[in-house]
Amino acid sequence: MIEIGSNIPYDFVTSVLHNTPSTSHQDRRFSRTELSQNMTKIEPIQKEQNIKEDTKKCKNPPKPRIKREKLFTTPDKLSNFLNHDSNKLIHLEPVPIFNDKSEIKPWLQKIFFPQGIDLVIERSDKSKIIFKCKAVTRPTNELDTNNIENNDTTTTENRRTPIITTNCPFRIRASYSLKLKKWNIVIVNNTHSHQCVFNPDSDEYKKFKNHLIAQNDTDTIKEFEELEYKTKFKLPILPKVISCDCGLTSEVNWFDVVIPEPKISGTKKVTKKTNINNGNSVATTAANTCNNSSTTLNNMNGNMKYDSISNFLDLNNPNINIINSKTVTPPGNITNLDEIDFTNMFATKKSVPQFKKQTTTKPSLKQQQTASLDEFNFNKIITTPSNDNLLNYSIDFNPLSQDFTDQDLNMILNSSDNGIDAFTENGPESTTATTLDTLMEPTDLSYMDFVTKDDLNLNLNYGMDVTPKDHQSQLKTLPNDPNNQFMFDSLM
Amino acid sequence: MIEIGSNIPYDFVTSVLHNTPSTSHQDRRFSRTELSQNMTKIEPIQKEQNIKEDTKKCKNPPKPRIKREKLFTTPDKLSNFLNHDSNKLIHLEPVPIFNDKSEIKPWLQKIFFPQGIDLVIERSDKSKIIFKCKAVTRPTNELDTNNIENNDTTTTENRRTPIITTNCPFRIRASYSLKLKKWNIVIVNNTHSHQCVFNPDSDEYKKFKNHLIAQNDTDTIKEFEELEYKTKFKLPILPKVISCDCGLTSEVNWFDVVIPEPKISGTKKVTKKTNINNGNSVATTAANTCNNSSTTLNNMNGNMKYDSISNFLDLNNPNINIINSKTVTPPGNITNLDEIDFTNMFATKKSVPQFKKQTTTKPSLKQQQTASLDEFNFNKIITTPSNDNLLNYSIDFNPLSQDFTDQDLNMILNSSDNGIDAFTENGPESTTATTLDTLMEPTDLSYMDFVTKDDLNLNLNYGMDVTPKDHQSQLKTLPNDPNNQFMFDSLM
DNA sequence: TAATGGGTGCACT
DNA sequence: AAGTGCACCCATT
Ligand SMILES: [Zn+2]
Ligand SMILES: [Zn+2]
Repeated sequence: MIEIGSNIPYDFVTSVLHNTPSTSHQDRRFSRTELSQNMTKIEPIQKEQNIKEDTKKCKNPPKPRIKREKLFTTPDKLSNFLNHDSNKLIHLEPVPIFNDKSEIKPWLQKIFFPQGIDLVIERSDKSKIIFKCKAVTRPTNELDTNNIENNDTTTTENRRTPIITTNCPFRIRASYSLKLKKWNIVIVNNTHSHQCVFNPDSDEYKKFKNHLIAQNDTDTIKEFEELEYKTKFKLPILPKVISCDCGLTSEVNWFDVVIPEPKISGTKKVTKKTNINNGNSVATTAANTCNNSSTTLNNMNGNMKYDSISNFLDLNNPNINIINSKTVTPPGNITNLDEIDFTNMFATKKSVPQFKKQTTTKPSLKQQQTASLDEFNFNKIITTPSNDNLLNYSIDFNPLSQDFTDQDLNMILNSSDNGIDAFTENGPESTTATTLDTLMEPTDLSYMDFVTKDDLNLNLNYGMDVTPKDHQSQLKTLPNDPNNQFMFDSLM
Repeated sequence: MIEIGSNIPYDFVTSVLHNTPSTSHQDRRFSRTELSQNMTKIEPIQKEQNIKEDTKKCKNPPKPRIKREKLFTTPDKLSNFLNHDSNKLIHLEPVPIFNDKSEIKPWLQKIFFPQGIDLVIERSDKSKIIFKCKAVTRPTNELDTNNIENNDTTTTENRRTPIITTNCPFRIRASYSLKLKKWNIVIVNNTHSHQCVFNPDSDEYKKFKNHLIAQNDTDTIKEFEELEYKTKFKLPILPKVISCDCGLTSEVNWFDVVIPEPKISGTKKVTKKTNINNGNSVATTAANTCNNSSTTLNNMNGNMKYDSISNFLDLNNPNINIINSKTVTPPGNITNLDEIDFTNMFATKKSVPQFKKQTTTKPSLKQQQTASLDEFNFNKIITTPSNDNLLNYSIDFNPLSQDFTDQDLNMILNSSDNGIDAFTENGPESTTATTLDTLMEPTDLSYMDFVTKDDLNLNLNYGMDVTPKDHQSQLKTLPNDPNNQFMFDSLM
């Protein structure tokens, strides 16, 4: 196993953008043919988001004039749309075989507790679980001073205890695909309306620890004990490296890394060159552009302030794959994120080079079927949502022009379908269990100035793909395709 | 068993206002002394409602200027207050011994399904169940016409299916009193934001029927089969007479009948003479007055329209006890409710005469303990909430002056504590299982014009009390006490 | 304390 | 980001 020594500051987002369903981690007990399992289907992100938008239901009867759809078309309301509806579909891959629905939540908790994200189930189903951040109720003791008029009876009872309910838009959707016989896990909206602080005292975490004890998962227990210790004494939290050791992954291909600029201000001009849209839309509007999962625009008006920065993004680590890294000024030892120049760090799938991460012997089909979560070792996948408190701010995107066309993104998509090939060292018979070695500095919020951090919007997306071996020969990289890049033109 | 042949039109309210906790139906397994069981405690309704108002919590942080309490003091907001917060605490008595919490819902469903009220549990606890009306989600297919601008992609998907959620204020609270070892069942807010239509196709009703089948409750099954049949063919629904045959009720005293005027318009002046308030309030404001559970003011601006009226209020039936019936023009065969004059039909507890309903042999204590719900026969208690769609209308109560004082109602309350005696034929040794024989025309809405019915606000409250036999000697009636009446002075 | 109120996790539908 | 029925909670008094 490859240990990654580099560090990434807290607020980066390492996202696994994954459009290609992989059967490598699937429970194949019910699959009929190996052929169907290996069918790789590219589902455009744009289409998926359109569905989400169109199936959104109003809880109350629609207000006659305040139509959500209007926000999509008027540029002056784009900022609101981005704040509230800038969805990113971040597919998590690889995912272990879950023999039971109840195994998913602990698996996600292993990943998200160190990120300071306390997950609860919002809704679940036989084939679906929607996770969200645990609601935080904060009772306040505010005296109702406006009620003194002639209700002497209730002066002592005028104290109200309003409860502040955190209504965070962050969601993780785990859905079981009957077709693919696998659980797909997708981060739906990688934004939070609150700070993400690891709280060892939360009930969910206690239940999680009890689960670990019940599962005899001593490794994970030790990891979290270390996390608790460091949190308690405000020690710098070493990056947790979560990987997939289930041995069932035939291969993992990184194909999408989106690194937003940390210093893009509201006056920066962002020129989007590509757009993922599967042809339904004739005229691509700015609003439509915002629906793209891989084109989340992040506004970074704030200045990030660290009291102490000791974690760094190591671009030299081969396990961290940053698209167009040649255009990135290697930050080396980053002591102030304001100094990082992320210009032109956007990239899309087909420019993602692939690295062989890890090679294991592919188990037999029977072994795959019986492989359970117990054999799965979490220490490579870390997904750190950022955009903390994004919803608390009105980001003005008016000066940004977004000119991506559907054709552009379709081209990218089509090329990524069979255009990624390089860097895979595996022959057709040797299967690889390639994991995403994403290094992330877990939340150590005690070192950070939240007020300013809230304005920061670092978004570091590492793309990863799991491609069945049958399709390996079709893959190639087009790292320098000009249509392949997002361009950031500063207006300042 | 006395069958009641009279009929009461649909929209009347028969409420069992019951302030005196009775131990007659309690599970006495854990009671220590018989003395404590017979302790009758009068709890003022006003006090209870004040508590409810003061402990109301805001789900969101309080809006700085829009304070709920302000509505209590400004007369121009009184109508809103009445629409949303005119609570009535209607205690249901007698109540059988519930050996399990799960027995309560079917018991209530037997009562409320024929009223067209589909109950579900809003929240439950070891010692509490809050029932509410089942939310009705009505999907509508409205085309979003404001979104055609440049989103040709989604024109076909712009159809929104908003869901109209019935947010009915009606609540029933069942709470287990550890002290009394009994379940108390209270209708908290006897108003509905919707029509109450018996729906034999509802899921809750299907579950209820399955429960009846599982319980081998053939009598109730037959009753509801008849109800279904009559509903299906729009036949006039004969009144369901629900009684308590558990044999555990020592006695039932009717003590409160409130018959609102069906034709009181918004310009009618309602002069309230009494007020229930236990002395906390120094100055009784109009807002405070509205908190009285027994002083629900009903505004009847609409004209009730029946296509066919075949059910009648039979005031000659001895089982229907209407306070101050002498002031009521006996409607006889009512063919148009507009012709009923309900003026001065309000009454309070101490003017309620008592009738012996039914006499059974009091079982031994051991028998009481083992008496279960299976031995309980429901066919006498019917509680029909009305005020349908009250919340949909803004009722202007500004022209109404409400001058009831706390002293007035306290006098009523105190007198009712030991002032009801007459009409009980049972000696101290002969215990009676007296049930409320309330006759109610179940909802047959196909005969009614809903649009106009919504404006109607019939409120027919039958008061009932369960008094332990030890207290019988203290009871007497004061039917002609002038302080005992609500006065309605028409301004028209 | 017991009584009473409400928040919210989450699976059923 | 299904809505909601329901129960496990907690808060206040
Ligand atoms: Zn969150
Ligand atoms: Zn209702």
